[in-house]
Amino acid sequence: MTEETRMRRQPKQARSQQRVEQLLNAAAQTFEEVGYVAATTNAIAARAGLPIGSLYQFFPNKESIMDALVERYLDELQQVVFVLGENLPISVLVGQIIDRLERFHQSHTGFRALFLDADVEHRIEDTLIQLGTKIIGQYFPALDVTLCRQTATAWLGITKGMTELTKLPGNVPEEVVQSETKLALLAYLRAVLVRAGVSLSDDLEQV
Amino acid sequence: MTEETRMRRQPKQARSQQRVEQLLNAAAQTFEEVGYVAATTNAIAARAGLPIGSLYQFFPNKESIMDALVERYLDELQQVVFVLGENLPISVLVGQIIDRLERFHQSHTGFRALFLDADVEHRIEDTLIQLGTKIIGQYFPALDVTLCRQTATAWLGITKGMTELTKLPGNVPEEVVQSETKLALLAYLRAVLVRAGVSLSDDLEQV
Amino acid sequence: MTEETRMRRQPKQARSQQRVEQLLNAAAQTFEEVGYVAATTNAIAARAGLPIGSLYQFFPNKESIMDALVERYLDELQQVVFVLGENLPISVLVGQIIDRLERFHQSHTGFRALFLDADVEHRIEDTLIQLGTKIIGQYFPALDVTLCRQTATAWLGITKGMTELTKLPGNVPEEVVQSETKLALLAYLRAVLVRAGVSLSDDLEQV
Amino acid sequence: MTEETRMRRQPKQARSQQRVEQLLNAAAQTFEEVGYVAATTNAIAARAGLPIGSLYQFFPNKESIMDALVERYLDELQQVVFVLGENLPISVLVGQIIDRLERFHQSHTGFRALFLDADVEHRIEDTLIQLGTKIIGQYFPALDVTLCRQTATAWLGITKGMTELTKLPGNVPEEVVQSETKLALLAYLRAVLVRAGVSLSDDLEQV
DNA sequence: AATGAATGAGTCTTCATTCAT
DNA sequence: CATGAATGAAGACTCATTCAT
Repeated sequence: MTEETRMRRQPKQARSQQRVEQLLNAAAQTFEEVGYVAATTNAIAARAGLPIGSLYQFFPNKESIMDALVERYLDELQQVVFVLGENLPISVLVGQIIDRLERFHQSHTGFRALFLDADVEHRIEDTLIQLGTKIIGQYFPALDVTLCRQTATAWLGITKGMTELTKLPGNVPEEVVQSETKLALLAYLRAVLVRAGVSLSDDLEQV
Repeated sequence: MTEETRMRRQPKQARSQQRVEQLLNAAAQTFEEVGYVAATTNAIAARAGLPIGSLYQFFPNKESIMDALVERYLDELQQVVFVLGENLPISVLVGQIIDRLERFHQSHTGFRALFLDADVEHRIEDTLIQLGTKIIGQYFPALDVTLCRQTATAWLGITKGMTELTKLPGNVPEEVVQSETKLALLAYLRAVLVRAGVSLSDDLEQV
Repeated sequence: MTEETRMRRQPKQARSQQRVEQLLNAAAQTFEEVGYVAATTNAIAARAGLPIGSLYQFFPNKESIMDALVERYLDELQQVVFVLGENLPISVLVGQIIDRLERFHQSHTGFRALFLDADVEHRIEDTLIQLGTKIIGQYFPALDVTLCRQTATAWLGITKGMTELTKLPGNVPEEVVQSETKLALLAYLRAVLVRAGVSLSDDLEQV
Repeated sequence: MTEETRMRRQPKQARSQQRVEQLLNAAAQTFEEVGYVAATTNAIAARAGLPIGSLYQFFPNKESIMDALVERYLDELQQVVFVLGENLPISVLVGQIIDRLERFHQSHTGFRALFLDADVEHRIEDTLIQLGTKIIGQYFPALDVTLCRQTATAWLGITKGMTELTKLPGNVPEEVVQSETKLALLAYLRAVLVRAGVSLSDDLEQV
């Protein structure tokens, strides 16, 4: 399965790489529009302007397309979202991450779909929980790891839930979702600290 | 004759209703187990112990089954979740609603699946947003309607996001999800009030 | 697999039974013409004049079609080939069986294909080996069971090998194959008996 | 110039021959493992360590690979199996041929697959029938050619049928198959001679 | 109204063969 | 000649929906 689910050929030539790119983009758009389950490999290939055979030249099956997409997203997330400023107040840091995440959504069609579709892919979630755990642990060493992790998990839940609001018909504007996500995350963190009897940093005091 | 007709039809209608009930239950279980997309109408009919033809007697297509299910859930939600105690502190009220929602999940197989699958149905969400808007408006008349609605929408997002955590592999225990949901909702509300310059009620002060 | 490989529905209604019959006949012809592996379910359905969906209404997969066919052949073999006359000289008995087998081939299109395609189906072979073992054991109680079974197995090999000659381009006439098969079977049996030091019956003496 | 051309081409031809050899070996192994139908040209090329394009440089299509393989087998059969000792008793000769055939199977992967798969190739069979016809004709000049040929054909049938027994699940040991094949061939020959009223050689008398 | 057999477009995937480089 | 990426017809199988009975 590990072998089978990976890509079939590492595209070395320029044209191949471009084709894989086309396919992944087409897949991203398709997943975004109809979700992973309803997306058909034929539709993806067609959208990429490639014959179905070409798709299977690079990907052994439907699942591997999603895996490759996730892989790519995860790589870029590392570079874009995870590079944290030093000595920032936690409120600023959280704000930064949410902003970057939002920009990531906008520049990476299909990421949202995979991020939100929990049935299908947990690697993104795992990665984000790890990031959150690390941050909370660093800022509040008084909290034990389990609690950090729990809080980070809740953060993920909140973030996903808020992000999903975008899909609502009378949809909430992007910026509002963004600002409210930040607020919710910080407010929740504050409450966790209060409950744990940990003293608040100045910026959290004001939330 | 009118009497007779009614008499004769009555049992039929009764049977019809029972069949619809069986179908909806079967659908709920099936959706819960495999999700809406993977659920087949044949499987639903079989589970209901009815011929597939009967299913299409009552429902024009697969989607309409889900619609009817949502309808039913919505009705029952009204009776179970929306009957609010009077003069309760907001923190207690929110706690009550989350508890009831959780019990509703447990007693209504398939509700969670529909509640979480946003692609598929927004009526549940709309209803819950309305409920939240009403509550927030009542407790904090100083907030204008738009803000109430926005806050309620965020509440929905948070609640869904937290509920979804249940699906994670190293899954968080039910009770933790529940208590953290309450905490997150109240903490967020508190922050919204602070930002709006509205004075906090005593119970929110302590969150 | 036991469940999955069997037929999907036991056809009770006349039309259904007829359809299954059509399908099995079409399958038999197709197997005969191109062999089991190269036979496609679409071709079978088309030949039966039925949509592919109907085929899968009765058979869960390609393999199950062959199984059903084998089942049917085995049933009829029992009735046609296995009803042995009593107190016949062994040479007459063997002759009878080969004659009947040949008639069976002619009246049951597709049987030959399944009988010969060893990769695919061993139940027919097993059954015939059992028959042979029983016969040899009855006629020559001096031979131990293992040897009876070995001899019967060789009989099967000889019979199949001879039957396969039919497929040769400059093909040997049916009757010649038949008579030579009988001769080969009896000659081999005779040799086995001689080797085992068992005295020959009169008819074998003359082979 | 002629010299130069030859010099320059020579290595190429050598390489070509080597490649064809690799391909045929790979094909033989593949046919042995999965059979002709399931063997894919890509798999054969891969196993030969050659690009698929090269395969089609030498062979116009899949079938032609098998043809070439048969050709090669036939050549080697001539050298290995067909070199008959002189003045050997027929029983010894037949024994020798069967032994050699068996060794040929073992040393030539893939031969058995092609030999047994009658749908696919009749040239091997033709050749063996010719050999048998010749032998029988030499040893028993009293038999007319048609009968010799018929007998040889039956020999082929018997041999193939016995060889196929190897595939049976509760499979008969190689040596037993071999010895029983010899016995069956001689016993059948004996019976044919008896039927034709030809006097038996001493060794056949004892079969 | 009730049934459930019938339909066939659509799904994922494979593989012989070609052809641009 | 050599390469191996590209092609797309074809295969097994599914399932929402219809319709004859």
